[in-house]
Amino acid sequence: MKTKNKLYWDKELNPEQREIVSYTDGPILVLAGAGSGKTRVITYKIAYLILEKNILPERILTLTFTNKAANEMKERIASFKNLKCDNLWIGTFHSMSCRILRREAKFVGYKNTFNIYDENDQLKIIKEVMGRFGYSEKNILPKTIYRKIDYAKNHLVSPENYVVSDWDRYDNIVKSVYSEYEKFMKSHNAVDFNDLLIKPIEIFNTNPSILKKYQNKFKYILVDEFQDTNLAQYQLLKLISQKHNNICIVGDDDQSIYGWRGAEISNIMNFDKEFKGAKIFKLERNYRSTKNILGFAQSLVNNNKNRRDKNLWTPNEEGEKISLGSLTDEKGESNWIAQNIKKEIFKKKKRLGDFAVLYRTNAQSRVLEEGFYNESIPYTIVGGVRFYERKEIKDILAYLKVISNPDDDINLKRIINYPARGIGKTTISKIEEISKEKGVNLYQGIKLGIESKNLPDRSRENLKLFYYLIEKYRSIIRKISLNELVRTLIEEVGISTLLRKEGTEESLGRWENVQELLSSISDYSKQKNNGSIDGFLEKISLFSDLDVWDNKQDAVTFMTVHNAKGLEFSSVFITGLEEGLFPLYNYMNDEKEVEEERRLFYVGATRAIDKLYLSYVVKRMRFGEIKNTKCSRFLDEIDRRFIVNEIEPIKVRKRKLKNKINAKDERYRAGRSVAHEIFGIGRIIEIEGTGEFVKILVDFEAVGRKKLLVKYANLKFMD
DNA sequence: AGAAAGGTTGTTTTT
DNA sequence: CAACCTTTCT
Repeated sequence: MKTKNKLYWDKELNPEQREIVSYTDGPILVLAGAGSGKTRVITYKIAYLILEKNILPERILTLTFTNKAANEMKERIASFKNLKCDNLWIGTFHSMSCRILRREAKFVGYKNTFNIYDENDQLKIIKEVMGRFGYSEKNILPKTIYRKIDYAKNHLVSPENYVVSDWDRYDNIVKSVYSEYEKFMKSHNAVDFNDLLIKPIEIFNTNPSILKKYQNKFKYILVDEFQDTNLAQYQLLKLISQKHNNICIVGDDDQSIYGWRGAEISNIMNFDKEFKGAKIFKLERNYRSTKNILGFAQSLVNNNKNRRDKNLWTPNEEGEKISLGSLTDEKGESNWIAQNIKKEIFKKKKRLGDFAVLYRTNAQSRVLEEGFYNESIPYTIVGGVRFYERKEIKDILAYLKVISNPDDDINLKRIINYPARGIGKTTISKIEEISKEKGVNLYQGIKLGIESKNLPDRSRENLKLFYYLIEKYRSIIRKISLNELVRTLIEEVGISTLLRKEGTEESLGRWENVQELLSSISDYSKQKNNGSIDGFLEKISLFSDLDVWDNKQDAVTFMTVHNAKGLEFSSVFITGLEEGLFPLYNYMNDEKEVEEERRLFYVGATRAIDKLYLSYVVKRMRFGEIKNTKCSRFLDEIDRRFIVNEIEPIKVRKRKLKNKINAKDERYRAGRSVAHEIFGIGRIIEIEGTGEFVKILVDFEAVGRKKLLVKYANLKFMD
């Protein structure tokens, strides 16, 4: 007998899933294969805990890999009847630890207004510290040091514990720079991504009462994508879950693809040893892909040695075989993809949003973009240059960061003379001198500089203006809305005039980005009922491109295979399957690393619902040089039964010939009605170009004006 | 002080 | 090939 409050799940979950949902107490490991409905299990489990076990939402902690996954989960839970989820903690590891750190910052000597530094900021500090030590950037790259520090922090190695190995001549430098880097961060009230995880661990280890508070609070802990947790995340989990020991982790060792970021596949491999008495469940039924796709993916990942045994199956139909395209170069590859997309849209009535084009490195997206642009196929790119990392955006954010946390020298230097206000290099280095002498931060150094006799009147006047500008905003920070503050700010400091007066296409684009920033601030204010600067800054620091990606958009999605984790598409293209690219050459020689590349390929392949395409090229431009390539070893490993080798480079050329028209082709005239596979019906406006470069401008009823290359447009005449 | 030009360098994947 | 840094020119 079910009451209104109870969970109706018979139709929604299979017996295995139901068993997992209702098994609530003690440690649980769910080994969930690709497409086996693990997110569904987690959401139902949360609902079950609240509705059936009467657990208060605020006592449940759920950790996901991306904000996007967290938001989707929240939405799904909100759709359950009678379920209040306002107080649920659902978020990424980083956002959760950041939340904890904001509250408890003082226990590690931080103020709760700390700023979060990204890789660029970190590099600036490393360069500065290197300069202090007199290390030249010529001999050792700041980026190399950055990577080593990052690696150390990922593995919870402090500067004191950093081991200088005798085979690495840079380790000495790394150790000393690392140590200074940490001091710098602390004295400027800044943290990096790793600190978000490390600092709470430090707090918990040194303040048992604080740890107890969180241990008591979170009676149930659920973790998604557990295979990609690193040492710090694992440590945090162990600390928080210790008391109640109700921890449910869900993951798939075959999808562990973040080893380079410190993820430890051993966390999932050894979970049942660390958490004694852990109950292990397996979800092996795949709901997503066709038999062909799943079989193909299995035949690939079976080549890995370090993995848990599993037996994925699907009741879905055989489906089409996997298409393998062998193309002459990346232009051909892009073209092959475009043609296949058009074909499928036409024949199978798919939408543009059903397609994803995946690649190993972001750099590959450029040629694909060009190709799709020429073909007039709408696309969106996820990743690459992140929105909040664009220069114009970071400039404005730097103002906000300084206003909120004036200890932040890095961001202060970024804006002190932007837009130009007559504070040049000489003045800045004078200020730095003063600051160092008095042992204060730059901001206070400026204040001292205003009074200093060693500076020319002109500079002192400019410094004064700048100082009081920031002071003014610091004093009104709580009096006016965030929205208003930012708008006045960019007017007052002259960023808006600066960007608009240039008038180039580039500056116009930048101005548009600023507008986008402003509207994202408006959104945030609305959502948070007038949120704070800190809140906004935190949100965007932890935001990824994927989080803003709109999967309902009518456009083909381009992204890295890493970004595709957890998503699904009707048709998926995996491109650039060449030795050195996929697997990437840094990872070609070590068998463990090749296994991770193979898992990455597996992740990409299992995103596809009913059609998978693979492609490689014979020649590829790299480093500005055209090089011959060798096709990926992975293509030799897989079971050929699943593959159809349908495309040869010649065939693409044939298509071109078939569609080629002459400039004289009189069928194309302004005014005629035409139909396009993707854009629908439209009217020809004008014709330009000759030979195979004939372009026509068509005004489509549904999507407006588009310029198309006749050669590829495949237009049908309607009159 | 700031822009323009020239040289050099390097490509992984991201919260 | 581009992004980035340094130098040089105005």
